[in-house]
Amino acid sequence: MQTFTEENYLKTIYKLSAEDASVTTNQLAATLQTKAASVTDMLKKLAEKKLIDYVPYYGVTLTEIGKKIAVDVVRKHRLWEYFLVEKLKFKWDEVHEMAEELEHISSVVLVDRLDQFMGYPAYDPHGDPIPDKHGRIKQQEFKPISQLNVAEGGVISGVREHSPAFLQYLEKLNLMLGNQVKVIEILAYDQSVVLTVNQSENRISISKEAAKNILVSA
Amino acid sequence: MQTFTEENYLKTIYKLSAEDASVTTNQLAATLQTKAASVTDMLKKLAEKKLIDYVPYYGVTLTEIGKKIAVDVVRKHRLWEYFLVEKLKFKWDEVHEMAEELEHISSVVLVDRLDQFMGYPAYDPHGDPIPDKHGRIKQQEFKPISQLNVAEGGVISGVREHSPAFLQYLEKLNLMLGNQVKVIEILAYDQSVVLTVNQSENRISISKEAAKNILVSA
DNA sequence: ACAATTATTTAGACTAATCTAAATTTTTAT
DNA sequence: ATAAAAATTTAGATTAGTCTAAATAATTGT
Repeated sequence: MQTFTEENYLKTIYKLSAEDASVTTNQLAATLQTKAASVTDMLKKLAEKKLIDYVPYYGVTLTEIGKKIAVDVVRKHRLWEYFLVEKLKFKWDEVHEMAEELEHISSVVLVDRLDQFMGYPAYDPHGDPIPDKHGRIKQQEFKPISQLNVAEGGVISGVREHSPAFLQYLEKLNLMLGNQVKVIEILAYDQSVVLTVNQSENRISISKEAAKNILVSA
Repeated sequence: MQTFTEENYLKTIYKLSAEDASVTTNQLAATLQTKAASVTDMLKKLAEKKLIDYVPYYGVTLTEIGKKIAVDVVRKHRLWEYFLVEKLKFKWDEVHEMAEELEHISSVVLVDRLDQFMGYPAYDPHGDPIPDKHGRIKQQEFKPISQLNVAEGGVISGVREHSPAFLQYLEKLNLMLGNQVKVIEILAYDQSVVLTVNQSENRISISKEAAKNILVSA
């Protein structure tokens, strides 16, 4: 059994591993809002428990056991988010903090029963895939709007940024999951993207940054 | 904001206060499965925070603020138990441990939304009243089977003991909430009670101890 | 009433997680 | 190649919650 804190470290290492194979102390400190010295201490402890492979000054990767625990926390987080939005009718920008607590509830049978109750959803309210009880994850083939060319489009299927501010911004522009977008123009000087939503007449313009953080499927 | 541990102390003081006005160090140590010395330390801390009134060597009572927090934890515990049984279809003897964790999820709006989702239930799966969002509790007028005379009866409405073993025992005897019982005989030598359930022919016999722990309403 | 027992508190220590400041290692730039 | 900068680790301290052992207070039994 791991503590709340250990689970948060494992989850964060897991998420950062998607970007770089090996995760560094400073990356973890920044993400976990703590100090590098604290991270070093925890990494030693997790390595001691064989949950990570840790090479001082180089970086850290998850062991199979560590990865299992991390995926499990992610599964719980996303299932609870789905519950909060679909059953309790919270908005997609309201659920992250609550799920950060709920993801540490330990009972395995509880989360499996919750999964069943909701009909085994495959994606959470932000389009992230929900691992099944064996840790298997449906591989997404989404790409950011920033990679579309003019006249190309797709269905909004996920986001890469989960801050309430960003999610509220998307809601205001009607850039919600399931909506169809089409690129009308990419402005040369700042790569900002002009697009339409659901065949509407309205053209909306989003920054290159925003375009990178909205994922579409073909 | 209180820690998990502080909340458990407050909740336990609250529950023990129902039996004795003032709660002692050893009572708390026994209930919380810890040592008297640890309890003393925590009581000093809670008194410092004005959540309890603590008189060394005498005992402890909750302040208004402390009581508010305790009732809130109890509310969350009972609502989550109701959720686990009514929505996720757990049995009444399976939910206590899970609710012990869920009761510490901090979001107030989450628990209120959960309450709404379930239609504002008044009692949890063990017949205990669920405080409303203002902390108001429906006063029960239940009495234990041990206080019934021969030929008297009532509807099973609650239990005073929540261990899985006791709950499973009740289930096996069909002594479930809502069922009608009637006292046929009280054996003189050990006060054990013979009764019928739902007008059935079957007579079942329960110990005086068990009879004390099953609550009926008229 | 007072000795013995029981309950409670105090003293001092431990673990987990964190911090600051200093030391060390690695990387980068010339 | 090596000095400066950046990243990381080590050392030592802090807080929350817990413990054991010792000291003190309250209660009980004769």
